[in-house]
Amino acid sequence: MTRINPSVTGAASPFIRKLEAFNALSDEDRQMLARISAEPEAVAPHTDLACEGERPRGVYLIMEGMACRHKRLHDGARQIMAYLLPGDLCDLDVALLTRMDHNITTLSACKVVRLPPETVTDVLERHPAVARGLRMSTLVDEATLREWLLNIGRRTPVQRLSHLFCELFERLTVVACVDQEGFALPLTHAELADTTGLSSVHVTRSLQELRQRGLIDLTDGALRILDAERLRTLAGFDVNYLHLGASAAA
Amino acid sequence: MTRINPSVTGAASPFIRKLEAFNALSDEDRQMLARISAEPEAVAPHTDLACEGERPRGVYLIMEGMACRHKRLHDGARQIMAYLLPGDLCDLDVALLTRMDHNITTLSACKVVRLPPETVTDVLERHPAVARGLRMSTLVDEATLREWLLNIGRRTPVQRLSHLFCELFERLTVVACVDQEGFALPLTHAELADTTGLSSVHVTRSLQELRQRGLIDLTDGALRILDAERLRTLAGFDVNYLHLGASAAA
DNA sequence: CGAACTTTTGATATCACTCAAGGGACGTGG
DNA sequence: CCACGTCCCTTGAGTGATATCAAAAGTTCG
Repeated sequence: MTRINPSVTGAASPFIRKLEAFNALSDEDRQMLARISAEPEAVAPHTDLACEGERPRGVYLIMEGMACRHKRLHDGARQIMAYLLPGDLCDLDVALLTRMDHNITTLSACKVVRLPPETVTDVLERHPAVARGLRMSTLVDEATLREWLLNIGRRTPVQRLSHLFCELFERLTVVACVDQEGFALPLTHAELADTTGLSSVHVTRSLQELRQRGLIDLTDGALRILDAERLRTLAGFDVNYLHLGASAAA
Repeated sequence: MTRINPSVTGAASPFIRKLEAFNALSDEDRQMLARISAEPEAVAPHTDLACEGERPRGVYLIMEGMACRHKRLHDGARQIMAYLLPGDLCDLDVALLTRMDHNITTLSACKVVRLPPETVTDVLERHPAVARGLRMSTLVDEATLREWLLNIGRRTPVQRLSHLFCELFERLTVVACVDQEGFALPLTHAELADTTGLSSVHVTRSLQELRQRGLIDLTDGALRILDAERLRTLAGFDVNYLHLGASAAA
């Protein structure tokens, strides 16, 4: 489940992998990125990294585990609005805002780096290739949010879950967090429900349907996709919105 | 709050008004903005400005009317993912991408400026106050998308419409498109349905309920909010996510 | 071993969709 | 000026999907 990290700066960190999916980096870029993400902090599951109403405390870089953005209604209902996976940087320009408008919370145990705003500014100014990757990454975050809106607004429950799984598979593959066993999915049905706009009971039933159709195997917090092609068709999944390897370099 | 701009260029354009809601601008900034948006092009209703799959053709600035981002499923179902209102700039960094992942289409007759990517780069480099406003504006677009996800995922149909109306009221107020008559809402029930994840029949019924409760008056394409306080309470509307006048200047 | 949490299953209720038909507004062409 | 078509809104009826409620079984952890 938890990936073994073979060497200090040897295997590329998820952050570097992700940026390289968008844009070629120089050795110097990679070294700089390895340096700023060298000492991640361990964070327990279900810990808030940032809370609605607070002033943002910096920019978070997820190195391991899974976190989410979410927001609550007064009656306690919750909506998860993004998953933050290894290699994801949250809120590049967040320092411009005075108060968070949503929460960021770990879902599983995580390793996280908090970058001070000055570091971010510095990277943006001095490392154009990295800056470009970070900007693209932000565009993809927005495209993902739009796809989630389509998912919840116009797809059936089974399709919503299927689509989510297709997306996670693609995103986790980029950062080398998928193997023959599939990938870690440390989420309860209630969390999947808060992601897809369903009730947790209905998530249970929809997952059963996906299992019965032979599309997925979800056991012990690991998801294996058994028939990717059929799952994609069912979900109406088109990978384009993730813009992988789609740098617009002339 | 809204500054009356008596200057030579006449009433401030919505674009300038919007940026000034985030950040003070110099006279020179304003002149530059007035210059680049001086000759908007008239676009008929229901015209595509950009289509999924195409290479982006530049950055659009809405000067008048209403447009939207949307995406379709294979079965024809549609989800509208954002409204573009006067003063809105779409896709600041879009030149980084090779293909659009959604469509941009006018809803009403519009006046639009298409800015070439070079102009945008130039503005970002030479006008820091404007650049800052544009970056904040992008953050707010993302926050709005998150709020829409919460809206569709966890609110009732009546709340979804109420929340949408509260949001439009705030955003249109910033750009001085609201008066005692309320504001123009040139949308069919089908379009409201595609926005809120409902069927058009159910939009009709939900609007009836809002009318019967004395909260809104929607006639002839104009929406007047009759009891803003009760509408906000019903919707669970918290304006914070729009980050108006919330520049983080130290 | 017990407590808390999660998943599963069944039963029921309700909300929102679909289908269908009628009426109004608008525009066009005879 | 009227006839007609089209589009949109409205309303009614019926159905189906998904929520809710409730309880049992499984899991994890101290």
